[in-house]
Amino acid sequence: MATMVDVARMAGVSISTVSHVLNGTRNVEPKTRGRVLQAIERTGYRQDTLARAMRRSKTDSIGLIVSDAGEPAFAEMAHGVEQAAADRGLTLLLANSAEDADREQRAIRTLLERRVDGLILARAANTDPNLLTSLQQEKAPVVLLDRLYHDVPVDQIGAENRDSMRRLMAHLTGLGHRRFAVVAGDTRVPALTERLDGFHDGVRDAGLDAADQLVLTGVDVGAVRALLVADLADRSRTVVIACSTPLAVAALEALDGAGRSTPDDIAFATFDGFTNPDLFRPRLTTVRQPAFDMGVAAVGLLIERIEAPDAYPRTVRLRQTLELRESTEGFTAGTAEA
Amino acid sequence: MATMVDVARMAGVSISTVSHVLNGTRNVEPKTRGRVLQAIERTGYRQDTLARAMRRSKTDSIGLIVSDAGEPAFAEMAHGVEQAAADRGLTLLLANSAEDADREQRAIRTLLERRVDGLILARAANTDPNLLTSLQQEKAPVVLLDRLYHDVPVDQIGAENRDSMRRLMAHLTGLGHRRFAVVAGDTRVPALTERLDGFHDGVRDAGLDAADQLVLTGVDVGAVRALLVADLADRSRTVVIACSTPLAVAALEALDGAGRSTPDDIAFATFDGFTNPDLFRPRLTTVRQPAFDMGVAAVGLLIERIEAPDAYPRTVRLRQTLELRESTEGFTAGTAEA
DNA sequence: CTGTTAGCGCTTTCAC
DNA sequence: GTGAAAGCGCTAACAG
Repeated sequence: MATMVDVARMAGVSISTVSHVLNGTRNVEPKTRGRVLQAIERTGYRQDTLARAMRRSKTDSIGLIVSDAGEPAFAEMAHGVEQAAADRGLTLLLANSAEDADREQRAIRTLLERRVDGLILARAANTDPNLLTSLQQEKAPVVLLDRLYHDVPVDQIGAENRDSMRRLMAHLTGLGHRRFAVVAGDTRVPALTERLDGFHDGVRDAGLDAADQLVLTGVDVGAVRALLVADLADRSRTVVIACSTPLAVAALEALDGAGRSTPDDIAFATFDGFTNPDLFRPRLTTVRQPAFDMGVAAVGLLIERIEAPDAYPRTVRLRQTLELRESTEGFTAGTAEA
Repeated sequence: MATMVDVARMAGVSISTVSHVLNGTRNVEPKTRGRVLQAIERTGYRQDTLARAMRRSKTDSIGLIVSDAGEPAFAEMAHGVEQAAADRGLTLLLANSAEDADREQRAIRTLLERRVDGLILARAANTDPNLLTSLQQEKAPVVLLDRLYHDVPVDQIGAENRDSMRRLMAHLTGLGHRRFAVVAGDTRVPALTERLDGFHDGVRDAGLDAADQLVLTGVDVGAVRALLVADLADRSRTVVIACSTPLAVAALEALDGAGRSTPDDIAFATFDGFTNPDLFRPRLTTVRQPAFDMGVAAVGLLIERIEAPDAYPRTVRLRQTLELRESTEGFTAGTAEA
């Protein structure tokens, strides 16, 4: 590989001139400039990013750590981050934590060692909150994506989970549903507890009897599924809400296991949902995050943080959309519709 | 950030000793070693990977470029690559080409500039074959994943596409199907043409009339879908085979558009398929790649290539599995079963 | 068993 | 408008 020395020699200039034409960092006489450019061309010179980064202590790259890149919502966020990073000339280093705090910890280390200029983190459910503090002590620019922390002064970008669930509830109670099952899963994930809060809002809004509602929380998806199967034996439950894609999978399996079918004899709604929502049978009513835009926004926040390390941290929330489909339209409890 | 100099000073040794205890690259007296370790601890020293990589001209990282990380098969391959890389202490830099040759080109450049030790490439459909030659001239270790090239001397890892389709055909013709529609899509993707070859094998094997078969190729998925809708108006077609996940999406939409339903009045099978295959209704018969293992194998090939740059290139193919589900079991043509 | 030292390829003063 | 030279933090001869 040709280095700047080769180029400089061929162009008959000093390496500092080469550096300056390369970076446009000071005026160079057009003629000299031309010679340099030509020499670059002829030698096939390519900048050594490593040496450059070392000197500048800046890599023009950012890191993204996702708890599960397979989940559609995260995949889309990653897409948004990717796009926004590319648009700004940043390289993206991607890592998967597989919902595991240790792997996440390692990934963060690795990325920091690679000297990323900043980090976007969709943390695992069981991440130690102290992690954040230690990152901040190292002055590593970080923004949290989707998996937020309450009461931690850090830039965060999430969705309006509570409000979205409340809107969903308004829709469903409007349809006459009065006995809900909510699969809320791991309550260490703020998005899930927020959605659960929204559920309780909805119950109150509609004046439902709290005792009639089944709320399933817990880390163990299998256990949650079993409990739901048991509950569904009683036909009086008219609707199930799943608070995330993996929980939707468990809930749908439970419906199957209990011999109940959507939308024929029970309604169903989920957050985040599946790709190809119109191919999925039955078509599922879904509360969808603006995942792509969240990714884009995360990059924006991160860059501002990098540029102003001491600015006050912000939490940004984006509105979700309610996609109504046959899983709640087909079966309506208590009302007789056409 | 503390550097080796700080550590050396605190431990009262030279920086070369520090370097050697860090890398275990020569014997150090236990006592000295202890002092160094302690100093590392106390200074909170962390190795500067950039400087290290620059000196060693080796980054212990590899790059993976996939055409679409959202597609389940690729997501799983990425997972395998990730895992295998982590197991060997390699950092993985991931990039998405979004099935676009230009983006792919840029991603390759970026990764090479980051000095990855090697590259795993699931190339875009329209990638210029010359790309490979130019990579090889730069002596960049590369292995092709899934999207292979015929007649290019490079390490490759794929699936036994032709054979798998042939097996699928044997199954379907055994069920009595004689008029097939095959959605083969972009014939620049070797996996797709191989699957198509297998289809022709199957037609011959069963002594079917070639004129009865509908083969849909083409880059434009919308056009393919339209043609399929038109064809399906004629009820004599008893089975549709899609050669990839995106083509399956198109084909299922076409079934819908033509008012045909699986498995009631037409059978359906696909390659690669969807996540949660048992939730997807109807459950689809699927030829599944050992995607995870392909990813793992790719890392293996790459490492061998890095270690022996001049070894003879190999093409490895893994066997696929036939997952029979109701989309071909429910509806059988020409035979009367139970 | 340990230390000294010469760079890796680049950016950036400082000097002309 | 251009060049010389000092490092960035590290590894790896080379020399005891």
